[in-house]
Order: sequence, then structure tokens, then C-alpha cells
Amino acid sequence: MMDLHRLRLLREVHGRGTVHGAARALGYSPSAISQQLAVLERETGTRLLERVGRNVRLTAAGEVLVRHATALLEGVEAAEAELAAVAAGRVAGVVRIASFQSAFIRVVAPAIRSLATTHPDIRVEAAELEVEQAAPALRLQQLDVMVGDEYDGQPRAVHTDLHRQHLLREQIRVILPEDHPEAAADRVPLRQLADLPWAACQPATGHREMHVRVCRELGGFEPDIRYSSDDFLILLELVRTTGAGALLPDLVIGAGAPGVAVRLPAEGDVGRAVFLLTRRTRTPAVAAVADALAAAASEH
Amino acid sequence: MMDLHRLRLLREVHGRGTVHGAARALGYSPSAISQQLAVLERETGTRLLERVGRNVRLTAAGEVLVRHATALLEGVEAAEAELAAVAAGRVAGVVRIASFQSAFIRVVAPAIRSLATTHPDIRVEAAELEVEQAAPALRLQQLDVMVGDEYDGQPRAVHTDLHRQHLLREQIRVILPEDHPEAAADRVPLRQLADLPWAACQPATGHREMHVRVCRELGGFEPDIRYSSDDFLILLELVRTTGAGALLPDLVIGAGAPGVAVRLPAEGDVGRAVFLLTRRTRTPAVAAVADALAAAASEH
DNA sequence: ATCATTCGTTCAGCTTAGCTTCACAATGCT
DNA sequence: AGCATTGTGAAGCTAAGCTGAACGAATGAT
Repeated sequence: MMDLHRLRLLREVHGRGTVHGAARALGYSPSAISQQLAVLERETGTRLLERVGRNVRLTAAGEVLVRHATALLEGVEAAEAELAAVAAGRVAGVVRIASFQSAFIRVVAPAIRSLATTHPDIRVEAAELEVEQAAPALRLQQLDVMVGDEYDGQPRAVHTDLHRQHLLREQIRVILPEDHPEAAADRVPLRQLADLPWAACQPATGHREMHVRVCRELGGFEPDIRYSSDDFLILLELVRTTGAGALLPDLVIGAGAPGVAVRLPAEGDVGRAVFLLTRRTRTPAVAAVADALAAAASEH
Repeated sequence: MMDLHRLRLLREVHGRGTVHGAARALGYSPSAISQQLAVLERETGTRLLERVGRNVRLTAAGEVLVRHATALLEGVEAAEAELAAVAAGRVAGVVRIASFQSAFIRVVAPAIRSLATTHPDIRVEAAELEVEQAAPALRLQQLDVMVGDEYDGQPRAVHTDLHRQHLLREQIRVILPEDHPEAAADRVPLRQLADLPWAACQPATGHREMHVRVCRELGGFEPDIRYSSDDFLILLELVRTTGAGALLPDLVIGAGAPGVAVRLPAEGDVGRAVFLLTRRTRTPAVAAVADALAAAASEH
């Protein structure tokens, strides 16, 4: 078992370039450093230092080891910091979140904001990422929380080894140009919109499949999807400027969208569920983040 | 400074749930474990264990520490493994590459293939990622090598702290439907293609800007970009099926594309440079990967 | 060319971290 | 109640790891 103390000495020698310098910096005699590094070489069966002039330089193997050493020592510092925070009764740690766009804006961002005051020792890292890519990352510990969506009638893959928590349910709205004749009524019959050009996400996405399915089942027509983008905000903008229609969940609309009409389909309700996924064993920090996300979601 | 040995004992106790079990497993007396953990508690100023019945259980702080401990111990194992490989004269380590799509297929993938035999101890992780996002990741050590592209006349941001290495230069080709009248000649005058619908990448990408600029400068017209995707293979398919045109670099074409005509613009040459970026201090493993990428690139 | 200085390493000697053994209190099974 | 099993503490021993002195090699000043 490699010893951290020896690695610290090695790193210091690498940083200062001389054994004496490292000894002075760490409050040891040069002899101690030399002996410990000799032990490290014996343990690993590798030459780590070579003399050059009256100084020493690390060998290639030494460089390799020093890289790992710095990483490990940083890890120790992180451990000490988190432990100190936990000991003081606060929840701490790094939590990495992945989310799709609209939940990112409406749920994740507000949650991060409130966590900054309720749990200042939790460092949240967030990225926009698709659900399908995120599940493996969750298992590999590269990710701690992921926020996913699931349209009615299009169940996602079930991950029995992961913990799923419901966040919110929302309605799918019909988005029309303000001056569209059908925009007068509160509920819009989809079958009247068979000739409308549509804006939707790229093929092979949940939203695109939902769009096509809803038009077929409730509207009885094949939609003419003329514009596509995976960016919901762009879809909204496309409706406003090109006069196309769109089917968008509540989260995208938020408080309301200027320049477009937001209606419900007359034929029936279509919904979307938003949920979060974590590993089954939650750290306190992950639990706190999950709670904050649930609270932010309940605002909608 | 926290000691790895104590952390190992803590982890073992956590895993087995009893001090005696951990002692048996590690070949110590139970007393030794107990004493070392007491020292750890004193050092950190935290209670890590609590008695439950005649066994012990970790406190919340203990759980936190044990999580860091396992990560650190894994790090030590990785260090030992890499050091052993290096000592045996082989180059080892984990190298993370980011690349854009076409270089991924034509350069990165073949390089990975050849590295598997020339350097079996290098573990290569590769992801498709855009250049602009990758430079910060490179600095943060989340990434080791990135492959980027640069169209003539559209220089990328200069990163003086990173090392840039030229990989290859390629021509931009005019891709036409096979039955297009201009496809008869070897070199196609762009000005004859002013009325052609075009397929190109999304707005605000290097390729899209190049496309518009080339049409304006060499062709003297504003292109009617009707189809857009950031996936070059989709663009190629769009040309084959919809009859649109495209401007694509050699790497996308590869050995040749069935069903379309690949020509050069008559008005002059447009090129694209492909390069790689690493941090200035390269580890042997990163250097080996860079060499393999350069070799794979020289095939084109 | 010579000498003083600085460097890294080695050896002897000492201190103490860390182990074992033994003893003891607390718990749970029969 | 009796007994095995658990975790912890005290005493004592071994060896890891430190200091200080001595030595050879390299460098820079004179």
C-alpha cells in the first residue's frame, strides 16, 4: 500500500526541484526526505529520481506518480473539507445534475438558487443532457441526479437499480400564432389544424414522437412538420415569426409567452411527467438537492 | 494529514459492519482497528462510529468519509497500476479525447484502433464535443486532447496556454445530386448553382458561416439554405434524397459517397484545417495518443 | 587550479506510532 | 442464568521514521 505521506514528499521535491528545498518547506531534515523516497522506490520497484548535477530530477515514472499524487492529495483536502462541514452540522459535497432544457430553466435553476442559501456548502454542477445518455453516467458515478421527462403513453426504460422520484405533471398546450382563427376559443379542436405547418423537435426524440402521435390519435391527420429544433425556445420563436403551430409542455411556456396563443386541445388532455433519478443510496447532499428540486417543481 | 491506512480500516469496518470482521479480513487484532479509528476520530474531531447493540455503525460523518476513502483508495490502485506499466517500459494512463463528428469517424476512431495494439495500457475515452466547449474542459483537466477544425478565413480563438498541433488540411467539395446538369464537369462553377436549395449546418456554426461566405465570395449569390443539421452524414443523405446541394470537407466524404457527385468549385479552392489541442505539459500517454492521431490523419 | 559551498546519500541512534496480548464491560442467544 | 461474542482500554514490544554527523560529488568563486 502506497503511503500518502511519501507521495507528499515526492510532490514537494518535484515542485522545488531539490531535496533540501523540500525539507526546509516541510520542516524535515534532508535526510528524512531522501530515506522516505528511497523506501518509495523500493516499494514500487521503480527508480523515481535521478541525479543531475548536484540536484535531482524525477524520472518519467516519477512524473507519472507525482501526477497521481497531486490528484490524491487534492482528494484528501476535499474529504477533510466536506467532513469538517458535515461535523459542523451542515450538509456538504459536490452534486452533479443533468437535465433537459425546460426543466433546467424552470426547476433546476431555481433549485440551485435556493440551495445557495439553504446549503451553502453544497457545490452544484449542472449540465444539459439527454435522458438516455444520463442513466449510464449515473451508474458510473459521473452524475448524481438526473431530471428526465416522459410523455403520456411513451414510457421510458425502467431502471430497477436507480431511484425514481416524481417531480411534477404538466399539460401539453397547443401553441398558435396570435392571429390564427382557431385561437379565439379556449380549447382548440386539433382536427381543424390539419393543414397547419408545425414546428417540433428532431426525429427520434420523445417530443417528436408525442407530436406525431397526438396529431394522429386526437387530430386524425399526419402533421406537416416543417421546422425542427431540439431547442424549445426556438420552437416558440418559430411559432411567433413563421406562423407555424407547436405542441409544447407548460414548463416551456412558463409565466406566458408574448405574441402567441396558448390553448388546450379540445379532443382530450395530453400530459408529460417530469421525474428525477438518483442512485438508490443517496448521500445527504444528494438528498438535499433532490428535496430542493421537488420544492422548485411544486411551484408549477 | 489524514492517513490512508486508517481510511482503509474505516472502509473495511463499514463494509463488514463489525470491527472483528474487519480485523479478521485484514489480519489484525480487533484492538488495533479500534485504536486506529479512535485516532482518526481524534484527528478529525468528529465521531465516526456509534455503538448499536454490540456492533458498531458509521455515523453520517463516517459515511461521508468512507465515500471519500473508497475514491481515494481506487485512486491509489490506479496509480500503482499505471506506475507498474510505466516501469515495465510501456506507456499507460487514461486519455480523454473530444472531437467533432467527421474527425471522430475518420481520424479518432482509427487512432483508437491502432493504439489498442501499440499501447494496450492506454485507456482512451472519446466523446463528440464542440471546440468552443472543449477548451475550458482542457484547462480543467477534464479532457486531455481535443480535435478541432478551422475553415480558411475564419480563425479560431487563440489559446496561448494550450499546445496546438496541425493534423491535416482538406478541400471543401461541392456535393451535388448525381443527375444535376453541372455534375458532368470535374470543376463546378458555383455561380451556376445560385438557384439550388442547400443543406448546411445550423446557424452560428463554423460550417454554416463558411457556406454562406463561400457562396457570396466565390458564387456571388445568397444561398437558399433550406435544410439544416449539424450531422454531416445527414447533410450527405439530404443531398442524395432531396436534390439539394452541400459544401462538405473531404473527411465527410471519406472513400466516396454513393448516389452523389463530388466536385471541386471552379472559382478557387476552399480548405479546412484540422488540428489538435493539448495542455502544454504532455504526459507520455497524451503524447502517444497525439502521435497516433497525427498518423491516422496523415492517411488522408 | 584550488577551495569553499551546496547538494544528495548513508549510517548510527533515538522517539514514538502502531501492533499484540490480556483484561473487562456490554450485549444477545439458548 | 450461563455462555459466547462484541468493542474498548492498558501495558509492553517492534519497527517505522526522524535527527545529526560524516562522506563523496558537483558547482562557482577566487
